[in-house]
Amino acid sequence: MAATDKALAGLRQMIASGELGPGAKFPPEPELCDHLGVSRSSLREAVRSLGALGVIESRHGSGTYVSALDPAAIISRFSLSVELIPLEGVLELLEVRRVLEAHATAAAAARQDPELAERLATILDRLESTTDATQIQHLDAEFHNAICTAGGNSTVTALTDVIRGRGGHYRIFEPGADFDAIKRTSDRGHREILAAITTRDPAAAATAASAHIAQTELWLRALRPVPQPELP
Amino acid sequence: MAATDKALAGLRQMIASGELGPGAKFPPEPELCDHLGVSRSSLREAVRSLGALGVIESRHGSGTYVSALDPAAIISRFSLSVELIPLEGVLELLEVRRVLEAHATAAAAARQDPELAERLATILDRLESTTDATQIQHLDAEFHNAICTAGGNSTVTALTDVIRGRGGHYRIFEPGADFDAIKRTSDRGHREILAAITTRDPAAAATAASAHIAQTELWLRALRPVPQPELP
DNA sequence: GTCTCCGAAATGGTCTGATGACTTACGCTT
DNA sequence: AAGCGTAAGTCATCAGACCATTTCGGAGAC
Repeated sequence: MAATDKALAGLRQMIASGELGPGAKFPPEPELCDHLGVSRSSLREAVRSLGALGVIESRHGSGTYVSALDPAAIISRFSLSVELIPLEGVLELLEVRRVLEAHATAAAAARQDPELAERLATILDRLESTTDATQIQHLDAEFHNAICTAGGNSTVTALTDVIRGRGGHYRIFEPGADFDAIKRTSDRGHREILAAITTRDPAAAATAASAHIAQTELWLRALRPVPQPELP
Repeated sequence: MAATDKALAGLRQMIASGELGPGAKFPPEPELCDHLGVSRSSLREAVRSLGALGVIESRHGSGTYVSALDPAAIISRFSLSVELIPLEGVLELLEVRRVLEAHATAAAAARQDPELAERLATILDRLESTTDATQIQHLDAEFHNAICTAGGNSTVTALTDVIRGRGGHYRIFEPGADFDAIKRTSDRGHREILAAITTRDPAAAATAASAHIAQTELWLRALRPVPQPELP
């Protein structure tokens, strides 16, 4: 087995076996090199690999530690790779977001939390009164994130955040011919979601969220039209 | 900015800017070092980071390449980290799997594919006739994977595969007191899913899949009971 | 006695140079 | 024209040195 792979397997084994739990500190690098039988370069490359995946963290001058191994934190590391995925792939990811966010929105609606509806209304007020693309993107993220957080599953929130962050790069809301129509449709969608949450109607909430994101998918598809199949 | 971070940002920028598309080859390491202004060690650590995330691939003796940037391939890289997540986190992940797989199962049921039902039936016949834990796990994965694949979204398939792989480590199906009851319940759940697909009933398929995975969640919770809150 | 500050030790971060291993492609032989 | 061997290109690994940051204990001031 290659040196770096050997180091990688060894480090993972130390965690998987329970020898080192979340937050635990690894031995110093020279000691690990000796233990794993690889050079420091190879060990460090293995450490970087697991670091990129959110499994371990190196702190300069302090040591190397096992991360909290929290699913949400690990998923948020995805953004480094997801942000590089081409449009075709983003459309598949948006289907994931649509399904998950419909679920989370329904869960949020099922909760008895009057404060949530208030906060969401405040966000929408600000969102509807701006035409700045960056501001729109930021407030839209805040709105959906607040709902997912209320849904109660931080993993779902992390996943939808990552996917939304990727979609945001396409900047649907650039001033252009369709800007007004798109903005109006988007605002209406948000209000429908809020209404379902306010009336505590999970089914309506799921439908509204699903439709809202499906609309986003349509806009993104329009940015790069797929070749139409030839009809016989 | 730290050297490795500088290299990481530079490499990502080369892809994000479109300078290098999927499958493209990077310049040789010495050239990249010069271009990015870092030493070879730092560059290689950055390359390893992006390699762990499935964004680039180094081939010994050949060169370093941008990966296909396929969402499914990138997500499957996460098994390296997901497999280390503790049980509490796995339960949150299983909720994601439940929602996504219910969706995919409904989509599979909506398709007109008689061959699918046949293949699934064959898998279940084999699954029901074995009591070997490894065999059960393998056939169960094959069954669910076939359904998700038929669902048509490879990203959903990749995600559910990763999560299922993690849950499989807990080996619910070890021979024990409850083995027979658990096995019977599981087999029945699979048959209900297959029936919904055979009769092309998406709603029933989603319900059956959701219930089947919810059952798995209950079994996993039983493995490590959560502390009950004290009642006043 | 307590607090502050400084410095030494511990530890990860970076660079350099050399060598090994694998892949690829070219040119030679048959 | 096909097969083969060699050489060039490229990544993989190792070793050693030095830098940057954190941490902690001890010396000194109050």
